[in-house]
Amino acid sequence: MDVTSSPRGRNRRGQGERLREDIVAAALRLLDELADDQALSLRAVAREIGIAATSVYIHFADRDALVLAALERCHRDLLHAVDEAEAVSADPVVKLRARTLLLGRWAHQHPGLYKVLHESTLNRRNDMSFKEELSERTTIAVRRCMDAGLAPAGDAAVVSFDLRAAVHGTVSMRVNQPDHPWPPLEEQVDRFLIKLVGVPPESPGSGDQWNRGWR
Amino acid sequence: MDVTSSPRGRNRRGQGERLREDIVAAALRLLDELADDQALSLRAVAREIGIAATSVYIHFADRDALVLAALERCHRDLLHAVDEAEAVSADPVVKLRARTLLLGRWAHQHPGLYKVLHESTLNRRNDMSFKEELSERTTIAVRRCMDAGLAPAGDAAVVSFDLRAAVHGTVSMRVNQPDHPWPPLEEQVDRFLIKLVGVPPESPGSGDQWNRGWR
DNA sequence: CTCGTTACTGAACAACTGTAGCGCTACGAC
DNA sequence: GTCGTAGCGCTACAGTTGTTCAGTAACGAG
Repeated sequence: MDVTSSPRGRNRRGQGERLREDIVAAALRLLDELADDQALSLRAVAREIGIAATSVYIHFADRDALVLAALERCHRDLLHAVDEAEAVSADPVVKLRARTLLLGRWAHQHPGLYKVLHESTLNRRNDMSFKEELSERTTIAVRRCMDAGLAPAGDAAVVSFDLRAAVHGTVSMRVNQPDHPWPPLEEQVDRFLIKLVGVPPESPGSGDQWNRGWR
Repeated sequence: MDVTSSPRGRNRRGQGERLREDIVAAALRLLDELADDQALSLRAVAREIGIAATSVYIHFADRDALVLAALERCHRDLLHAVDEAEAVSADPVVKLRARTLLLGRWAHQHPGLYKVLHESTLNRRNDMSFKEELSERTTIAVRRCMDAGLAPAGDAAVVSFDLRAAVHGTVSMRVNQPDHPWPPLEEQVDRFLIKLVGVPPESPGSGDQWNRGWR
């Protein structure tokens, strides 16, 4: 329940942006718990870091702006983590598998954030097109497999779209019903890679070193 | 915006259950608009049908009980609609395709309800195992295809699970970002049926008479 | 007509929310 | 030292919420 190492004193001059970051971090924590953007209250965020509710307005126009900023940061961090996971190998298939699995693991560790990012009603009210970068990189990863002859040639955008839909579907189901006895994610992802992308069946990513935490 | 044919007078003796149905119907309308169970307020439901907010408590213990009852009814109606769609043909593949497409169409027409049913945080707080019947019937439909030799033999439960995940994923993406220029659902569903279930590529369900309304 | 029961209403409580305006305090330039 | 101002807190308003409790109007049996 402890918040931060700094005991939240008033910031030095020019360091006012530090509060902004603390607010975003607190919002992310709460959003992960609540798993619903509408349920996040400005006052709860302020309470988390021990500031007055009104101080949030110094950095964010309104609640939606705060949530949007938090999600944008969340997406950026996730993007970085996925890119890092891809670096474990030079094999395009292993890369694609690593990408996909890290996304699944991340969703498992941060179900609330996954829900807010992809399933919140904020998607309707606001433009969240920054998310498209994640999709585009998946398409690139799929195309790499095709170019290397490790997957049948085809429209990488369509295959990537199908793969993303399938993976999002299974992640969504797991995230929304955490108590359900789901089968292992890895096996299902491998089936999707084989059946939807067409990678050879005998290409597991060897070791499972995906368990490093996020951030 | 009009509500019902009866101008909401006090019910006759023994007809008190009519109000309960009206409440559920109003809750479903609002849930479809709001697309969030937490955003539904008892008072808004009461306002919709012109009753006092407290009258809801006569029929439902609390708000969650109302939402749960509404979703249960929603699921029952959906189940019925899907079963009806399956009856258009005797061909197991056509049946499976009809099932899947109707579900997609329904989600497209009732995005809010789809979200509340499958993605609301109520799934965490309450037992909604009544939804499993929909999954089981999909497995049955898949098994029918296998038994008829129209799909490669295999574990129908696993194939059905993969198909449901994929379809839920694509429907979820479309429902959560309605303004995105998505490709046709039919084509993607057909790809899933071919690649995940293994039905022959040349088996379209002929005509598109799926456009009948729901309820 | 009486009277129990059904079907509902109205007022009220306590809690919560986003947001506005004003005020304070300590830093840093001069 | 003085003083502008960045960085924040306090108080308050108006609104909405879930829920409780007491009350009332219509009905139907006797």
